[in-house]
Amino acid sequence: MKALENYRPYIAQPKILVATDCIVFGFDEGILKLLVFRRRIDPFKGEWSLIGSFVNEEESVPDAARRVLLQFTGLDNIFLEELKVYSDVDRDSGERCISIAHYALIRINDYDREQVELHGAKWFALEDIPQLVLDHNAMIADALERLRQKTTHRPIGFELLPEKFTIPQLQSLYEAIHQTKLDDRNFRKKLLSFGLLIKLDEKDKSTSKKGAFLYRFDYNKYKKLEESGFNFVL
Amino acid sequence: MKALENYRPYIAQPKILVATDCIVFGFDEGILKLLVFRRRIDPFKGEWSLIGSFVNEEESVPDAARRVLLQFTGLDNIFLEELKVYSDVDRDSGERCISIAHYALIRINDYDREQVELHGAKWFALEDIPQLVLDHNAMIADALERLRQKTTHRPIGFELLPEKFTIPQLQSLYEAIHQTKLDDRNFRKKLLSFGLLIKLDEKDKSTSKKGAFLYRFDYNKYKKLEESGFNFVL
DNA sequence: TTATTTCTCATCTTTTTTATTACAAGTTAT
DNA sequence: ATAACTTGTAATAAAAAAGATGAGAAATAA
Repeated sequence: MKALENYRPYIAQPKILVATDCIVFGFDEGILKLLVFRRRIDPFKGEWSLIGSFVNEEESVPDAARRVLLQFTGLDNIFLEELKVYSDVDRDSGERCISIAHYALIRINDYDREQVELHGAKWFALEDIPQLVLDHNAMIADALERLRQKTTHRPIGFELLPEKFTIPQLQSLYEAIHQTKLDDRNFRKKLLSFGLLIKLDEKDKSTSKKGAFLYRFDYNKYKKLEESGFNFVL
Repeated sequence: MKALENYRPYIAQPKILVATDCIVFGFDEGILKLLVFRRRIDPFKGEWSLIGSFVNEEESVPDAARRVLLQFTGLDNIFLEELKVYSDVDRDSGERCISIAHYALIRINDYDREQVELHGAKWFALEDIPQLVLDHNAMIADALERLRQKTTHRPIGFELLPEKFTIPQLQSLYEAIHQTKLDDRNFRKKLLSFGLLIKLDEKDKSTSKKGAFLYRFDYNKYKKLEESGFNFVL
């Protein structure tokens, strides 16, 4: 019998190219934005595309997605979640290839501008997204639906805001994601009622003369509440 | 330049074994069950495993999952949804291989018994699931969580019941999935209030002397409601 | 007749959601 | 100073949804 490390029981099985593409959301001045870049390889070299990469032999799929995000934005440790597998046989005209799409939420002021430019990447407002290669526009549509669904019952919106944010900022984020207008008094009441926002002593004066108090989201408290069955809703 | 169909721009990229594993839920007499089988290939030949297969070059991933389900149960056209990608580099001790897990909901009286036995498959109550190969027990845990989550805001529970079912059956299904006791009067009131159950003239007398009226779920009506923003809740 | 499950009906309470009125606080621009 | 604007607090009213409970009728097997 062969040594264990050389034993390959699946030798006759079909291998496939595996890629990951990342839908990167950012929130800037009331507008939801997405990061796309000019593709560097054929086919479709030079066309707009989601950022992505093939998955290497020695990394897991989420590791590959994190690698891509680090490469393109210089950011580490950001919200990243698997979205969906795209695997139609003819989805890539280069060669049969499946893609495991992920969506990421980043604080748009944190990314490394040089890194982004270096890779030919650019932010587009959601409504201005150009035609992208392959099935990437469909991926964005799915990601947006997921973001809307997810933000209504999980507190992930904070991942799109600076660590310190104001209540009006938070409200405008929800309004941008869900395309609605919300009542400011009721929104404030509801959000504060969870007891998950920590009020700071500082104010943000960028949007008003009076200035609005800054808050932090209490991740620790949320984690405890979540374990005991708490549900964040809207 | 080569002919287009031979042109392979990704020639130097790493290819990976891609599999799919299916968590198959069934509901039988008040108990949630799962279909597992004795693995036929090394490593771990003969041990309990989820049903699954490698993904072929000429099929999409969901097609592969549907093929597996048809093979093992003789069933076509059943509820099947992508769960999660399992891709740890060393998750399979045979060779590097990623698996795209799916979960399926079947009407447990519909499956083909011969087909199931032929493949060495067997139903286990949720609490009696044995130790499975690789990360399959983790997949089940994730699938169960997803099922609980999903059934609270999408009407997918019906996929586990016969097409004609009674309200008490439906209630016992929800009780089994969520491990709770529900009040029969309130449960009935709530479910009927959606207006999505079509009452039939037949009764099911298997569980009581009086017999309980059979209902069908109105998929068409639900689809319309869903499009106009309706949310099925609990 | 008795026991059991199914089914209806009517409350009642509590909680949640939504809408609205009123107004004060802080600051800048005029 | 005051007008204008955003932020923030309070109170409340109305409406809708959720949850708990009591009472009892219908069907039928044993």
